[in-house]
Amino acid sequence: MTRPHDLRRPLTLRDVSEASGVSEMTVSRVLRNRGDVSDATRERVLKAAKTLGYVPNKIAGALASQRVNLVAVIIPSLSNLVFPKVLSNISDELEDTGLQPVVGVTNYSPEKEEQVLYEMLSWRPSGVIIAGLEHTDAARAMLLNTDIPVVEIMDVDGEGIDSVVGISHRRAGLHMAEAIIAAGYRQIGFIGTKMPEDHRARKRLEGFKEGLAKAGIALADAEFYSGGSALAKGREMTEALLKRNPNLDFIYYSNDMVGAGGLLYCRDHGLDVPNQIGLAGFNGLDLLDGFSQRLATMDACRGKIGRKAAQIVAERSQGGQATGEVIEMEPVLQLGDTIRKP
Amino acid sequence: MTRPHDLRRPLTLRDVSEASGVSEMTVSRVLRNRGDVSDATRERVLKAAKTLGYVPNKIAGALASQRVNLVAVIIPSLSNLVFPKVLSNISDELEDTGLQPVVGVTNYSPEKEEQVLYEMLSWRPSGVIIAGLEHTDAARAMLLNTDIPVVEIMDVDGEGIDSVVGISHRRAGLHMAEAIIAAGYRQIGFIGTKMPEDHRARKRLEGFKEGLAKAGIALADAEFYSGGSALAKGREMTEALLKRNPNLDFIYYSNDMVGAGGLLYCRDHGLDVPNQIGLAGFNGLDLLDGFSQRLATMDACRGKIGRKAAQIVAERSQGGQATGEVIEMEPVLQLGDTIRKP
DNA sequence: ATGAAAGCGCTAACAT
DNA sequence: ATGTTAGCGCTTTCAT
Repeated sequence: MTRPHDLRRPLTLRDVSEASGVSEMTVSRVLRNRGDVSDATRERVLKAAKTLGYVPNKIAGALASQRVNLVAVIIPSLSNLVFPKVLSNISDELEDTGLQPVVGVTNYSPEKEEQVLYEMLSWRPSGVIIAGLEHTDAARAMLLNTDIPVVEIMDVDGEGIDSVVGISHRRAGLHMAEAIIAAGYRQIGFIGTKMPEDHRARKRLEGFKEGLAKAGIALADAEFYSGGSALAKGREMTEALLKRNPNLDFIYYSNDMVGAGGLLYCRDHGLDVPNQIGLAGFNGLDLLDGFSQRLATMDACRGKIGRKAAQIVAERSQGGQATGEVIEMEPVLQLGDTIRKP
Repeated sequence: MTRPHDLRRPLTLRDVSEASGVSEMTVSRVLRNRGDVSDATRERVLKAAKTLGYVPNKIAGALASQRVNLVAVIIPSLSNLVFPKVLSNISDELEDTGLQPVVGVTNYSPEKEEQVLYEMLSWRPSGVIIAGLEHTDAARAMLLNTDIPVVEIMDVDGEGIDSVVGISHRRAGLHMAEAIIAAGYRQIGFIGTKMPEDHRARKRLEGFKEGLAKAGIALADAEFYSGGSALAKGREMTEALLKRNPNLDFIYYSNDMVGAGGLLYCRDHGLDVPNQIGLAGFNGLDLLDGFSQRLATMDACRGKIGRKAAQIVAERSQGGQATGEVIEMEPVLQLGDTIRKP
C-alpha cells in the first residue's frame, strides 16, 4: 500500500477533506462531534481520516478556538511519593472532563518554578494547579494577571492568589505535639530535611514547637539532613541523635520515610518502641504498610486535595464563576504502633 | 497603577509593539533573541514586555514556526518509583536543549496508551519517548507514520519502531537465576504482580525460568498479587508461600518493594537470611538503602536509559539523521546481603 | 537594523 | 446538513 503522505508532510484537514469529498468544515465537525452531520457523511469522513492516519493539529485548533484543554500542574518533586499521589488523583478527576494535566517539576526551586510557570502559561492552559503559597514576585504577578483558574494546593497557612486547597501544616505539627505530650513523652527530638524551600515542613516544625511550648517544653534536640535515601538518612540521623542525647524518649520526623528509617534503627538496636522511645512521621504513606510496626503519622489528605483542586479547575473552565475559595482539609492523626497509648 | 489589560484579554505582541513603539516583528525578534536588533530597541522592548506582564503565546508561535519544543514521555505509572527516576533523568538531560518533557500516564493499559499517544501527537511534539515495545496496532501505526524521533525505552526484547534504549529483562531474569543456582539454592519460589500488561516483569520471569531450566530446576512455587502496598503484599505473599512450601530456600521477587516486604517478614520470624532462605528483587531502588540487610537486586539502569533516550531525541531534533539505533544497557547484579556468597 | 505581507491549520460565525 | 469567509497571534520571507 502506498500512502500518499509518505512525503512525510503531516496530514491536514484538507487531506481528509479531499479524500472524503466533503468540506474541511464538515470534516472538522465530524472529528469534534459538533453540530449536525448526516450519518453517511460522518462514516465517510471517519473512514478517510482513519485510512490516512490523520491526527488533528491541536495547535491550530487551539489558536482558532482560543481553547486549550490542558491544566498545568506544578509540583516540587516527583520522587517525594507525595506528589505522584496528588497527581494521579488530579488525573482521575479530570478523566471525564476533557481536560488533561500537564506536569511541571520545580525541584523546590522558586526560580525554576517561575520558569516552569512561564513556560506553561505560554501554552494558555485552562487552569493552573500549583503546590504551595510561596512564589517569587514575578510568579505571583503572572498568576494574578491571568484570567484562568489558579489553585494553590497542599497548604492553607498563608495568603492565596485565587483558590486554595490544603491542610494547615502548622496545626498538623501542633496537634502531633499535643498527642505526644498527652502520651507522656517529654524529651522530644526532631529530624527533618535541610530544605529552606520546603515551607510545609518548616510550618509543621513551627507548629510542633508551638505545641510543645504550650506544655512548657522545648525541643530537646534536632538534626537536619539533605540528599540521599530518606530511609538511610533516617537510620543515620536517629543514631546520631540518640548517641548525642540518650535521654530522648521521642523523635518527630518531617516525613514517614525518614521516620521508617528511624524505626528500623530502633528495632535493630533492641529499643522498645513505643515504650522506651516513641516515633512519629508525617504523610500517611501506605507504602510503609508492610512494616512490623505501623509508624504514627498524620494523613496529609493528598488524594482528596488533588481531587478537589481538579474539580475546581474543571468547574470553572465550564463557566463556573466562583473564585477564591479556601478549602481546608483536616489531617487525621494515626497513632499506629509507635506512640504509647495514654 | 492602571493596567490597560485589566480587560483580561491576554496580551499580544501587538500590545508590546504599541507600548514600545516598535513593529511586532522587531518585538518578536527581541523576545526570541533572533537577528540583529539595536541595544536601544532591545531595551525598550524588554522593558515594555516586562511592565505589561506579557507572556508569549506559544500556540501561535508553534503554528507559525511549525516547531514545538515539547517531548512526549509516555509511561505506565508514576507510583512505581521506577518511572519518576527515568523522568527526572530525561528532564535533566533536556535541560539545556530548549526541549521540555510532557508526561502522559497509561496505567499499564494499552488502550489508554493509544489515547494518550494520540492526544500528545496532536500537539506535534519534537519527539516521543515511550515505555515498552508492546503497543496496540493503532498506536504502532501512529508512531510509524510520524516523522519525529520515537524512542522506546526500558526493554530491548522485541522489535522496535525507531530507536530503542533499554535492557534485556529476559537476560536479567536469566542471570539472576544463574547467580542463585551458583550460590547453591535449589528450592526456588517466585512472587510477582498479577499484571498481564507488565511485559517487562513477564519477560524477567520467563528468563528466570529458562535459567533454572538450564540447571535442570523448575520453579518450586509462585504467588501473584495485585493492588495494595507492595511492601505489605510482599510480607503477606511471603508468608503464604513459605507456609505452603516450607522447603523453599529462595524467593525471587518481581521488584524490590515486594522483596523488601519479604525481607521484613523473614526477619520478624527469625528466619536466617541468606543462609536459611535467600531473597532477591529487581530494580536497584536506593529507596531501600536504609534496611538492615541490603536486598539482592539488579540495577535496571533507569537513570542511564532516561538520559540516553533524551539525548537521542535532542540530537535528532537538532537535525541529526541517525535512526533506528538499538542501545542495550547491561544491568549489574548486586548481591547485597540476601544471597549467600558461593 | 527594521518593517510589511503572507500564511501556519484550524474553528467561529455566518451563510445557504 | 453543509459550505464560505475571516481570522486566531505569531513567524517566515522578502523588502528596505
